[in-house]
Amino acid sequence: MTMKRPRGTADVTPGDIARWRYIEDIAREVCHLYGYGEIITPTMEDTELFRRTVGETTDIVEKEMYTFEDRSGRSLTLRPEGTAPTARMYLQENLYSVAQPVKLAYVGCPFFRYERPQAGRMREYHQFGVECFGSADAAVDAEVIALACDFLHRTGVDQLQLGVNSIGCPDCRNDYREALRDHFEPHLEQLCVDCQRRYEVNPLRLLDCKREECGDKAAGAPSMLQYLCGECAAHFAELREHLERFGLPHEVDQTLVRGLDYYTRTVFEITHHTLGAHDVVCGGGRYDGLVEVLGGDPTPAVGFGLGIERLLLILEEEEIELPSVPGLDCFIIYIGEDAKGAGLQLLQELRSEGISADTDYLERSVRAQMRFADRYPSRFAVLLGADELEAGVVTLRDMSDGSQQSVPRNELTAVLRDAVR
RNA sequence: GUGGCUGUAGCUCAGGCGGUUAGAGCGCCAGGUUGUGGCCCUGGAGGUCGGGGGUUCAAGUCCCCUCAGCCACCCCA
Repeated sequence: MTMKRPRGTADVTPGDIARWRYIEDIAREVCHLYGYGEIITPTMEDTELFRRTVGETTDIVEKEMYTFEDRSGRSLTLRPEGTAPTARMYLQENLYSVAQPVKLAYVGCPFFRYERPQAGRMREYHQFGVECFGSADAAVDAEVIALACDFLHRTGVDQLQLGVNSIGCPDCRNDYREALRDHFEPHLEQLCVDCQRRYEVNPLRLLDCKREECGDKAAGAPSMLQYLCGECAAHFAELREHLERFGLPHEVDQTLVRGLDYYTRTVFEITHHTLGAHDVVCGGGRYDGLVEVLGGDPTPAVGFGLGIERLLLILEEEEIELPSVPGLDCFIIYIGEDAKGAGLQLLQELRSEGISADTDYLERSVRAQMRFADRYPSRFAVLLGADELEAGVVTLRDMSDGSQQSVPRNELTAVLRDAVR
């Protein structure tokens, strides 16, 4: 084995694919139920799109993007997240001119981040995400969260934790940022090096440092919620009422601060204990300023991203039963070269009638063909040999109990169609 | 990007202080059944011991580098 897949990427084999389809099918179903329309955006975008929206000082932009120049010298980037591209599409496809709000969803799209891989953290990973543009109503925040929870429950996942917080609008956040700086300033020397950097770049991050020395300093820090302006506070209160109404238990987590610059007001995370260090399976929030940053009219919006690989890990950990891969309806076993032609013809007849069918291509013994049919697994086996050819019949074997019957050739499709229905 | 653990057959793993042809279970293939799967029995194929270099008479085993996976940071889905 000389060629290997790139670090942090994964192959999905036929044995794995049922799990993916299971998740994607439920995602599409839930999107339909909530009125979200599926979209596909390009895997790569103009690098500037992410620099401007995600934020110059974020880890994503500073060190995690797959950025390259194409042959004409344009700088392109393999998308590291889905919200900015969706906002870009909203503007470029004039979706602001259709009936608002506009609800969009993407299912199983690939994203790329150059990071050190771990279980649940890939360089190429996949997300199910939704974005709703055009409404500032806290009920939409609640709807988006409800959709995520609903989806996760339908996949069979339990014991999820929903954390919510508000980081306010730019105005109240600026006040709060200053208050935080005032609080930490006297202890600046004692903070870890990372926090000293955070102090300058993103003071909100000072709150969720896991180091003990920093945690102590954060203990008495002012809370964001105290600094929310009237509208932001009302929005957050409303969101919580709606969540109650929807029967969605949640915790207000004041250390919850999303990493990307475009978030405003509502931020939330859904976590699951089996995931370990990166226990976030779904994260999202409101981003009322994003569309404007991209040159559109001010447009309130809210959405989330949900990691497929992480959900897969949870499903596995929780040993949630997934629908098994459908087997084959019928396996055709031919005995002797003479029967092969008739067998192949029968094979195509069955397929054209919507009956899944396969046959042996390795000229194996009857015994081996039977075993192959068994392993497939195949519901029925059709045996075709000299005896059957002469009589114009086939021997139809039910693999579940071994019972056999002789069926006229021209009646086989009808018999099987009834049997597999 | 930092620190740590691991890496033997398709899979899960054995291989005392270096010593001849590297093993097991499962899986795969074939036979036991001149035309019949699952269970059982017998046999077979399959290994650059992750890769490269070094020490040594001798390296799966010791040392260095490298790659990959995992864990903890950082950060995030």
